[in-house]
Amino acid sequence: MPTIKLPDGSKRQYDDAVTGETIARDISKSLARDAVAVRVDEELWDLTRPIETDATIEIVTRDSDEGLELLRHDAAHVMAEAVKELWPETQVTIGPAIENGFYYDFARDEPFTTEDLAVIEERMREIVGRDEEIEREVWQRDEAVRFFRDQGEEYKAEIIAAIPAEETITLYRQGDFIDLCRGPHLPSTSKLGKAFKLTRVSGAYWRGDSRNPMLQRIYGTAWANEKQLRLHLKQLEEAEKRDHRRLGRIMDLFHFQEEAPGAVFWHPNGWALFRKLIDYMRMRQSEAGYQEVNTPELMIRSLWEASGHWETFGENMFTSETEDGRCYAIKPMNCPGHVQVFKQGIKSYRELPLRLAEFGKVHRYEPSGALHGMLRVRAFTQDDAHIFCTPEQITAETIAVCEQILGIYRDFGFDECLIKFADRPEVRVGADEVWDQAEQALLRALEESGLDYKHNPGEGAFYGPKLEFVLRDAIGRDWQCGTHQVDLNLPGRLGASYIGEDGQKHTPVLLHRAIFGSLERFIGILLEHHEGKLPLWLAPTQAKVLTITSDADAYALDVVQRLRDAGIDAEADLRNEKISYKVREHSVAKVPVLMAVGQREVAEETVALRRLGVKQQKVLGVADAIEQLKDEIRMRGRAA
RNA sequence: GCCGGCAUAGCUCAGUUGGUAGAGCAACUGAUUUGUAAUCAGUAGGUCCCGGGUUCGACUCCUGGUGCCGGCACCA
Repeated sequence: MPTIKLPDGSKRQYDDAVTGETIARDISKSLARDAVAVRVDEELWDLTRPIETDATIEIVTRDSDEGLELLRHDAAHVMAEAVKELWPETQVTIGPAIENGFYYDFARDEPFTTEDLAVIEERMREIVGRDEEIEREVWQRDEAVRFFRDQGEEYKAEIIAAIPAEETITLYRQGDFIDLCRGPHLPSTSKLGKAFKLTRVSGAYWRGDSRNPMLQRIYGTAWANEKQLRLHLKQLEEAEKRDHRRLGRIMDLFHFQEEAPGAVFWHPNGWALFRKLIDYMRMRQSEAGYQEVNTPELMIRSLWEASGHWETFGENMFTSETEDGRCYAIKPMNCPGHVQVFKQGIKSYRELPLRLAEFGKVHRYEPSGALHGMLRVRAFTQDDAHIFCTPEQITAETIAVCEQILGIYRDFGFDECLIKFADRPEVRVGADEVWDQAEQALLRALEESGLDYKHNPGEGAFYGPKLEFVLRDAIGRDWQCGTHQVDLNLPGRLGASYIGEDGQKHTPVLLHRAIFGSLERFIGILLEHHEGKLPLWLAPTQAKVLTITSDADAYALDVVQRLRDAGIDAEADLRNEKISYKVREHSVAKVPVLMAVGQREVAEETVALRRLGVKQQKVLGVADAIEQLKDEIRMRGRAA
């Protein structure tokens, strides 16, 4: 006689064991239709699984986050069933729900083609139409292992064999297809509905390890209803429009070419933007007590051996052998260089913290498959800085860095930033006790800052734990940019020391930090975030003065000169074209301010000002227009 | 690096069963002096990614490479 308690506090009595399905139906028809699972005392159950004792339950519907995840997981199973029907020799492995969809990894000699995707999708729709019941079964481990091995499903057998002994092994059966699964699942295949689509096929290593065989992964997207699916596909199209590679071409910012894979050729416009970022960061660093330095691009290999970079990343470093048989490496990092600067002369504790910054261009031989526009390159510029300090100063310096990073991101229009605390990786230098100290110091500082953070285990640098600053862009994508690392290893390895209050030599703490991370990457993210419509203060060309007739040429040039005198990057467009043509062209190129001048403006000493994306124009006196723009640039788009 | 796909004019893309390539936009020239997202006409523009092979003949077929794209792995 279970008593079922519902989320609204009401209770229902049942004479016998009852299923979520029955309860949903008792509540309402529409709930029964949208139900995909039931939460029983905090655990998700199949709708068809009998509830035998008193319980607090909640019906999970298809449009909830959890319901959607179940739906996507079901989609993965239905896809696996379809693939097994079409190509029975294929082995199935795993198929989870992911953000926006699902995937399934298959082992099969012959690769799936894009044409196969349509065939598989067709079969999936057929399976949904068959309305096969999805049934949960509890199996014995050995039996399950034998069952899958007998069918040639070696991967499945391996997974089951690895499940801890105390865990229940459940299989789910739908039609002739049976798969290992923790569940829960929808009651039948028809509940999946029609709102899914297979999107792409790719390779993926078995168990995510590059030493293992490569499987074939098929990705799909699945939604609660077709409207959501359409919306998602639309969003993908929109995302494509803000691709920084496309914007870079349209805005004439940069290009890539085959002779320099992973390296940017900056055009005048792009380099103007690049310089604006550097100018800005110079100012911010200077006000925060950093001193800028510059260190060699090429240093002898032994230095990189001493730092430990050679052992960990030697294969990813560009090197050059000279005639005298010496081997130099192009710097992949600036830290050893900064340590050399620090080591000049005897340092006193009074000089700490010493903050050295460098816009250092580094080169890393990244794997070819990792390259991705400006977001992953082989040659890039870091806004790198190293703070040499005492152990006592770690907290204050860390808090200052965190606050500065968040403030700077806000200036660029990124209001959301997630902080991750990444601790010791498997491959590392230094004793565990040193790592204990470094991790504790960093964590203490983080706690004291009062900022929210997430733990990212095992993702620290090889020489120390780090904070990762992950910003969220306008369409919800996350990008790791900034970093702040506590390093108790490199200063000692590279022989850095200072004289403490006690007159003794001590090894300084080294804090590594970068805010943009890579200028190239940050600019790529910035372009995508703003869809190319950069805030006025960052735009390479801030204003264009467009003539309506050639009578206004002299006046236009005068206005441009006045703008430039006021520190605004302006250019004239005197071409013999219609004003609508000029407006279109410069709007496409994302110039933020257009000033049209014709006979009226010449006579009245005004400009007809139009902002990017705004149809209305404002006629303003030249001096007023310049003041307004200057204010906006000074405020970087923020309210006073 | 691994799996798969792609590579034709500056850009976006067509190109039949193998017979040395075409459109739109951009560029250039001329006309047009124009009031807020494309004025009209004309001209020019190609190592069909690179190398090798098959063939009387290769953009097309085979083969080796390079780069890019989507993932996986990697990311100091």
